[in-house]
Formats: sequence, structure tokens, C-alpha cells
Amino acid sequence: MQKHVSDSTVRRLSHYLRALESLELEGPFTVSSEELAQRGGTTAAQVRKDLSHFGSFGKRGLGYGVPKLAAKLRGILRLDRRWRVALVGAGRIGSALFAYPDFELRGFDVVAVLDSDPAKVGACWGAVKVTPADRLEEIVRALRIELMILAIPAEAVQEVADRAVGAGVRGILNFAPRQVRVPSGVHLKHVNLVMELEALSFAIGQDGSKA
Amino acid sequence: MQKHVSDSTVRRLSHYLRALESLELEGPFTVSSEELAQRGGTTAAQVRKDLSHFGSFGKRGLGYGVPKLAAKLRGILRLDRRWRVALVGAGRIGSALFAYPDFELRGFDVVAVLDSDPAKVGACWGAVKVTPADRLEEIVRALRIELMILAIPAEAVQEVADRAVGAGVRGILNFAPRQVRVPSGVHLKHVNLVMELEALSFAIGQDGSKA
DNA sequence: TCCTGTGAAACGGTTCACAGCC
DNA sequence: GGCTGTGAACCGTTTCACAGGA
Repeated sequence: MQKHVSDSTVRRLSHYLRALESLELEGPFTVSSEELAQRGGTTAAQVRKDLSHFGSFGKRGLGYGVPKLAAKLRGILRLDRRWRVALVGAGRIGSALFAYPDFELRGFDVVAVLDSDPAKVGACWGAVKVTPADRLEEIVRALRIELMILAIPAEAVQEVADRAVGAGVRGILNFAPRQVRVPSGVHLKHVNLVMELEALSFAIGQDGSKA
Repeated sequence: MQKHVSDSTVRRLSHYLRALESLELEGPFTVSSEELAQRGGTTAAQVRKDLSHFGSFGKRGLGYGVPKLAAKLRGILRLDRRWRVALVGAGRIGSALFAYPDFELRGFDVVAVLDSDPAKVGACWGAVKVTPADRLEEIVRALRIELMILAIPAEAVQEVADRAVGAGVRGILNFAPRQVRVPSGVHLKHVNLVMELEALSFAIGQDGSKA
């Protein structure tokens, strides 16, 4: 069905799904593209175009069935299954992420935590025990890890990513402010917190120079 | 000089600056757009186009002077000054962010931490004392806060954002998975961790359906 | 010669507008 | 009448290609 779907489309699909989920609680059984657009922060035409990449889920004159569209979106985003995630880096960011309730709620199970610091290894985080980072390949294979979150220093990121990919990881979410190379077929996302603040700093700076 | 600069351009400028900073340590005094492109994960033409929005900083036949271009970029991104930041939400994410060393390194000083939970109020985080959230306006005004990081539950985000804006905050970085409305002139960025994982989930799912 | 700076072309994503179905 | 699905127009961004200065 679909060919190339842009990153921004995928982000919007996530928003639509969230909107639909709150609609499921509120009651209405159908929703128009207009209504979804407002909740998702975009336009009605955009909603229809986004959805049209994947099929025709609505009824003309009526709108979209809330539970049906939600189910379709879960299927498209592959949220109709659970994902096995490993977290590398048991520092402050790592522990905040581990405790982040939304991951599990959305189907992402953090089933392993690794760290290279012997002082952190062995601690029990809920049902998960912090494991030495040098056992990464073993863990990835044994637990069939598909996604990996890297919350480690920038210097270590490339090496850990290489090893993870070698062991079969398909997607990496990197929190370190460092470019990473992965072979095609492996998916990579960056979260760079400083860069977000820098974008705000730039935007505010612009205001001043306009005035 | 510049009119409208896209979000992606700003992100790339941040990358260029980081590349330049490591070049400053490594030694070379000039750098070509090609070299900068490789380090920033883009193309030479893109580098030149990005920079051309703000002026002509290079020498034809030679390249860009590393310290000069770094200084220009710091000026453009407004990183040639320090920013006063308040963190709202002293939970796990908040505390991880507070301890994140890169913020201070880049000029962002978290000078206040607020929380509505009386159990958290009063604790000392380094030199900063956790303050009741209902004193938000007072704190913003007294400390001349310009940026605010929201690491609080989704339900509270809009109200806190409104109050922050009322008290003079110019930019907000929101970690809660909830759309926020701010008046024009106030800048807003979202970090949605679950959505990043969802994008990976989608991308991996696509591979399978191609095969 | 080398590499920047920049118009022009190509591309891709968003918006428009309407035909088609409920 | 109302709302979806979609080709076409539009618009911003990226890439190309080359003129021009070091």
C-alpha cells in the first residue's frame, strides 16, 4: 500500500491515535477529520491525506469510526504487539526512562538494563537486574531485544551501537549528543535535549532582532 | 538579514557548532563546507545554504575559519549569553534533567526548581531549593526566568504554561505528551519520548511488510 | 586551482478544491 | 447535506551547477 511515509506523517499518526484514545473514553463513536485535526494540532485536509496513504478508513458523509480507526492506526504503527527494549546506561537519564510509565503503557517493555559501571551492576530495578555492559550481545540474543535505548556518554555510543546491531537490534533511540552510523535496515532516532533548548534560544533571539 | 529560518536549519546549525567545537580542539584553523557537512551529517551545499541565510562567513577557495564561524554561530543561536531556566516538576525526569551537565555547559542555568508535591518541596538540589509550584509567578519575576522546562503530568501542563507565560516566560520545553497552546511570541517545543519509540516501531514494521 | 555563495531546478510535503459516496 | 478521498496547485526546502573571489 504505502511507499515512502515522511517522519512528520508518522508523528501525526501518533497524535491522532492519542486523540482517538481519549475519544474512546469520552464516548462518541465517530469522528470527523476536522475534529481529529483540532485535537492533533493540524488541518482536516492533512488528516485525510495522512490516512489516505494507508487506506480508506472513513465513511463519506459520516466520518471515521473511533474504535476502528484506532485499531487501524495501532496496526500501522505496529502498536498491536509488544516490543522488547533494552536500556543501556543506568545513570540518571536511564533510571528516569526506566521508570517512565508511558513506555509500558504503549507496548514497550524494558526487559534489560545494562551498565559498564561495576558499582551499578547487580542492582535490582523492579524485576530487572542491572547487567554488565560487556554481556550486551548475549542479552540481546537471549531476550530477543529489538529496540535499544542508549543513555550513555557520547564517546561510547558508536561502539555500543555497533555491537547492538551486530547482535540483531533493529532500532536505536540515542540520547547522547553524538552522530551515530548504523547500517541501512537499522533505524535510528536521536533525542538531543540541549538542541531543543538551543532552538528556543534561537527563536527568542529572533524576536529581539525583529523589534 | 534573515527572514524565516526553518526548524531543520536551526538543528543543523547546532550540529555545525558542535562539529566546530571539536575542530577547535583538534587544531585545524579552517574547514570546508564538505568537511563540516560530513561531521554534521548533511551535504556541502546544505551547509553553504544554511550559512548564507545569515551572511558570508567563509573565504572562497579556502573555507571557513573555525573560531570565527563558531563565534558567528554562537551569536546566531544566541549562545553568546547565559539563559535563566526554571524546571517545573521534581520527579524522575525533572531530577535527571537537573543533573544533565550539558545544559550548564551550553549556557542554560537551571536557577529554580518547582513542584506541587509538598513532600518534594524544600529539598536542596545543589544550590537550588525545590519551591512550591504555587509560587511560580513570583519566582519567574524575581529570577527573571526566560525559559521553562515542564516535566509534569499532562493534565497540569496547560495551566502551568498559562501561568508561566503570564509571568513573562518566553520559551517552554514540554516533556508531557499533551498539546499546549501558547500565545504568539512565546516559543514552544515538545519532547515526546514515547513518540520516538513509536516512530521506530513503525519503521521496523515497514521493513517487514516490504520483504 | 580551490571552494564559497547563490540563482535556478528539482523534489517533497501541504493545502486546495471538488468529485463521489453515505 | 455532509464528509471522505484524491488529483492538482502551491510553497518551502534541498540539490544542482556555476560564476566569482582567494
